[in-house]
Amino acid sequence: MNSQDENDAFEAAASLPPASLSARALAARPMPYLDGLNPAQLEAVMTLDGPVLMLAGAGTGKTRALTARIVHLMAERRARANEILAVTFTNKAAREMKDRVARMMGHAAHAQDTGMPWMGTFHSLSVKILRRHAELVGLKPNFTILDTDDQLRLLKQLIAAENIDDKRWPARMLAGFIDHWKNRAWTPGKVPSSEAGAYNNRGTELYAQYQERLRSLNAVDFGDLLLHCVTIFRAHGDVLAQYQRWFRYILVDEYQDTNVAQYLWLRLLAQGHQNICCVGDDDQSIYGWRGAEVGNILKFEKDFPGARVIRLEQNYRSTPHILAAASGVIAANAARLGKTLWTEAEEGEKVRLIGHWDGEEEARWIGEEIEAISRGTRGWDPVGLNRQAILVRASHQMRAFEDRFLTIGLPYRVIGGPRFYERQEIRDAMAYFRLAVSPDDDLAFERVVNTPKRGLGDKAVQRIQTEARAVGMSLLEGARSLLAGGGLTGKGAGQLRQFVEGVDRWHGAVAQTRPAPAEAVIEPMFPDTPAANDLSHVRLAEVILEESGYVSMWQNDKTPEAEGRLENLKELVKALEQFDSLQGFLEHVSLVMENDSEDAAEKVSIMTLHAAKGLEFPVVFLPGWEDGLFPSQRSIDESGLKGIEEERRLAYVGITRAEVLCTISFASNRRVYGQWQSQLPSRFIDELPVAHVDVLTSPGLMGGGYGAAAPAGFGGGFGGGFGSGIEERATKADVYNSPGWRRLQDRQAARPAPKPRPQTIDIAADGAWTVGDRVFHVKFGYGHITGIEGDKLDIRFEKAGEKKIVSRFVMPADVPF
DNA sequence: CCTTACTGGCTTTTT
DNA sequence: GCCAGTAAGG
Repeated sequence: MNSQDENDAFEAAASLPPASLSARALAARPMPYLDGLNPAQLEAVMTLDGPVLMLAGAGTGKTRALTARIVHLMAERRARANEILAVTFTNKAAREMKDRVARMMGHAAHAQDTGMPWMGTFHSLSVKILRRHAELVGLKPNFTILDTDDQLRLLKQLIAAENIDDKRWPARMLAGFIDHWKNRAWTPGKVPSSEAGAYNNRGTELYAQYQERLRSLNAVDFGDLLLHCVTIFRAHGDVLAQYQRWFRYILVDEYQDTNVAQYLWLRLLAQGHQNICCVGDDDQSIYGWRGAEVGNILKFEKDFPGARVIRLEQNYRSTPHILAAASGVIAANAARLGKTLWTEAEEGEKVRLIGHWDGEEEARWIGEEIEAISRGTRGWDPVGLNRQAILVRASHQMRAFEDRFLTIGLPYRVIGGPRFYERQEIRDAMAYFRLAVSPDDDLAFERVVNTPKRGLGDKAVQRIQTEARAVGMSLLEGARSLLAGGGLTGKGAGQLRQFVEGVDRWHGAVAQTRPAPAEAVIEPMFPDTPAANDLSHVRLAEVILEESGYVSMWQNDKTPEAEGRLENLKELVKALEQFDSLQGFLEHVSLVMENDSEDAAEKVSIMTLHAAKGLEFPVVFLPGWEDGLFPSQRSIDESGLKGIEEERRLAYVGITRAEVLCTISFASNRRVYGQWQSQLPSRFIDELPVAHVDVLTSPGLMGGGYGAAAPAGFGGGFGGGFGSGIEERATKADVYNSPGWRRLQDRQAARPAPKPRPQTIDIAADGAWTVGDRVFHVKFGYGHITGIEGDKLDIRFEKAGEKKIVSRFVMPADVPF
């Protein structure tokens, strides 16, 4: 795409004298991207040389400053586009940055390959680097990137070969250790002896074996992408020097999330010129569990002497009450760089706090709140569903909301849920594609030789493996050799022959659609160019899926999910259109395991707190603030005080996602592993500053009862409790904080096996049912009885269809419960 | 070799 | 309560 005008603008800007901070200089030059920046942001944008640490609190416009800085670097002619490296953690962040830079530069988004800085995730950039120098770590440039699934299968094989009982020493555990070591940039030889006890003393040894195996498979896992780059940079000064010359200015987003390997990666690259600008917020460091080191940001000034530290503290997102609540919580953390967020926003509502009887009631209450808020019946302006979110600590909490929202027909979307590319059918299909692209991909071979069933069980696969090892070749070749030698007979043999021939055919077809994969991958930074002329890799994909029998496998499947799987396969093939080859697609998918189908419909978002980082919503619900759940018990057990501090930062992230209304809630009882458990309110609740919190009367715990609050549209019960008198709020807050309230909780905790508030009425048990009655079921919603059989009812639900339900699970619809 | 029934282990969080 | 992985039966 052409952008001559914009280039002219840059030429014009560049011919002017060098930058200075003086107002006159600013006024004299066309730098619209600086408009509206506050002094701190401006400083962060204009301080181009030397190390800069931008401490950017939540909602302080750091992305704005970051992108302006990139554009400024170019406008000032400090660097050409390809001399700037901007690193993010997530693909989403990278995309957003690209878009915003492009927009600021005046280009259309996704404009062209040239003229844009290097922007990407640590992982995607590492792949590009690694492909160029693969041989330096014993790989070929077309190495494959394994996902966790492949990784686990590989480890299981190693474990089995060592006769280790994987019941007692699960592969996941070993994977955890290896991941941990790679995050610290420890190659097998460099793992310190303090780790020797890992995985029953066998950890390091198996790590070495695993790496060897990866090399022989010409494969890497996620951790390797960083690790290999660091290894290369360290061992080959000439290569490093080349990249140091190339990337003259480096910018890093979310610096607080970097692990040791990433830190080294950056430090090595920035070593010469020291032109590195790291943006981060120590208070939002929430990835310690996957190796992130808050320490990296805390010691930045030590690592880069003379660093300029710039604090962005003006918050443009939230109301003062919300900020104060968040600040109050985070203040309890010890190791902080310290920031004071402030805002010019109007006061708004206090943070609301409410306790519930159990998790289901919590979900019910939140559902009703969301509906009320979206309709504007709450006394505030209506806030659409797209602008409301529920942020949970752990994904299993989502179910309660999904169940409830399904029942009441409230549209929702789960963000970061089960991912498209992690679905079984997608991975199977991808394995076929992988095999077509590189027939020697043993892991792919293993995955699909017997999918669909080809009469090749464990025994047959084992024989193929032995044969492959004997001839020293891939499984495919092993299979070929086995067939040729008549080592396999019967039904399986014929089908295996077909399979092998299929792979050969598909591989031939791939070669025809596109030659020379390895070298071609390196240069284009933004390979997402539209499909090219060739004999359509899209069609080839369809052919593969059909000829392999994979499609018919699902077509013949009678289970209810089969249809959806076929749909997903169609979607997969459609996604291929965006790429110009199968291998390009595979590369993309291995790095971008995401699934954000853009859909415009109004829906409430449900996601984890982790997934919510970087997002904002006018209305935010934070359920499940209970000790053990949040802060999570596991986090406490594994990391003690450090763990709690990280959880607290998570709380901080949660609260600061809210723009105008933030509601925290907890339940006294919750089902854990199907068992009812008493819960205590989270310790973080005690840290909320009372002056900024409204304690709502809980429908289940304090008077009123659920019936008073529920279907009648918030007429009674706690409905009038908020938005009204100030003195009442103070009292309630006091009540909550009083020892008595705690004792109430304690008493509930002491109660044996608490049950959910009864949701059925006893007449149900008496057989007082008549065909045609309208009934309500917690999960399936409303319906009519179409038949009665003892204590089982046939019910036609309005939303969920026909079901047979034991009568005590439903209640008469028209009786207020 | 494939299907079914059962058991046990477990759930943070993800590039 | 759910899934994966295993044991037994077809």
